[in-house]
Formats: sequence, C-alpha cells, structure tokens
Amino acid sequence: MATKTRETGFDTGAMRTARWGRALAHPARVTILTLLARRQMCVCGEIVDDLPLAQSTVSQHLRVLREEGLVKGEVDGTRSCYCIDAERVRAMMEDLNRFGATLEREAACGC
Amino acid sequence: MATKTRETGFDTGAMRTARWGRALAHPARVTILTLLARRQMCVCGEIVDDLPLAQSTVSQHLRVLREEGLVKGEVDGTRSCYCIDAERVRAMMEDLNRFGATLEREAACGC
DNA sequence: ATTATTTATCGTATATCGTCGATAAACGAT
DNA sequence: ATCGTTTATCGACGATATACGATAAATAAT
Repeated sequence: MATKTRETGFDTGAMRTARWGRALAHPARVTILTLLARRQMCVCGEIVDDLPLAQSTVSQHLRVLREEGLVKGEVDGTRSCYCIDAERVRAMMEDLNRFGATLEREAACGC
Repeated sequence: MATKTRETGFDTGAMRTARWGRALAHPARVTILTLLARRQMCVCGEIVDDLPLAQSTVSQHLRVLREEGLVKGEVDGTRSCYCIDAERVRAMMEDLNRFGATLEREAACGC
C-alpha cells in the first residue's frame, strides 16, 4: 500500500479522496445531487430552474458530476434525464468514511 | 430549513458541504491530515519533508486547513506544531455523512 | 417546411487556486 | 552581536475553475 503516483508524488488513496472532494467542492454540484435524490424526475431544465445559474453553467457542473460517475444522463427526445448513480455515491461515501476513520482513530497530539 | 444565502442563492447546507469538499479537494491537504493523524509529533518541517512540494506551498495548504478549523497550530520556538482538531473533523464527517444519507435515502429514478 | 424547445458545446472573460522563490520575523546557538 | 534554522507571508506567474452568451444539433409542434 501507500502507492504513490510517479506523476504527482501523492499517495493514490489521497488522490482518490481529493477527487471526491473536488466533485463536492461547489455548492451547485452539491445542490444538483441533492435535487436529483429528492425528485423522481430529473430533467436538466428543472435543475436549471432551481439554480441561480445560467443553463450553460449548470450543464458544465453536470458534466463534472458525470465525469466523476456520480450522475448518469440519458437523452429522451430533446430532454436530458439525469439521475444519481447510487452505486458510485456509495463508493464515494465509503472512501470518505474510510478517510474520516483514519483521522479519528488516532488520539490528538499534545500541542 | 432550506435557507438560502442572499449572496449566492445557494442553500446554506449545500455551501457547508461544498466548503468541506474544497478543504479536501487537494491531495496535499488530504495527505497532511493523514500525516497529522498518524504521528504524535506534528512539526511543520516534517510535513514538508513528506510532501513533494516547496515549504511555502505546504504552508499555504496548512493555512487553508487552519482556516477551515480542521487543524490547529501552535508556535513552539522557531517551530510550528500542528495537530488535528478532532472535534472539527468529527463535525465534518457528520456533515458529509448526513449529505450522503440524503443521497442514498431515495431510490434511483428510472432513467 | 418552419418554428419553438431543449441541451451540449464553444469561445471568452474573470476569478480563484497552486506553485515557487525571495524575504521577513522569530528564535536558538555560538 | 552574528549566524543558522524554521516558518509565514508576499509577489509573480501559470493553470484551473467558474461563469455567461452565442451557437449548433436534435427533436417536437405547428
């Protein structure tokens, strides 16, 4: 373990955690995920209506989420139907929790 | 609930989650937290030695972690002793888990 | 066929992030 | 007092991220 990428010199586990972090690093993306979880329907236009952003910007954020696999999209006529990839979300939470457990396992130092 | 900041138009909960995301959005910061958890001692110089980054860059990342409260620093002579704020880490993980639970609670839509 | 609707992408502008070297401040050692 | 060590901050720069309008492609509606 503790494999490090020759590219960056960082531990691969740390990089995975950081990727999840980046995916959640903007309130628009967090909101989109929450929205997709809440609704059955998941049409892009509805998401745009619920966000204080232009349509093209929302589309960008959806692209980021798609690239991280957190969201799947299917075209349906002129619409795009998006939904959460529950599998991937679970994987993300597992990673984040594993990371959190690592931090909490050890006692605080004296300083 | 569902309070929105007039500033950004985003839900305050979403913004909190996004802040945690940003804090973890760089492998250097993830590594620093892991390192601080693993060691009893937490001198800045040791962190620098373990990261493929310049001292000033590491200092920047430490500043970010400090600003998010995840890390506390105390000066000890010429050294700076850093340690994890376990309280804050727990709060972060609670927030992230609450967020994750929200996503997983709902069934996946049909698309 | 034409028109309207929806969405992804492109181009571009701006802001933020990440990085480094240089420097200053604080301290310990000589 | 001088010198070496450690670390935070500053200034500069390139790289990413974020945002928008305009546009193109696909489909639905007329």
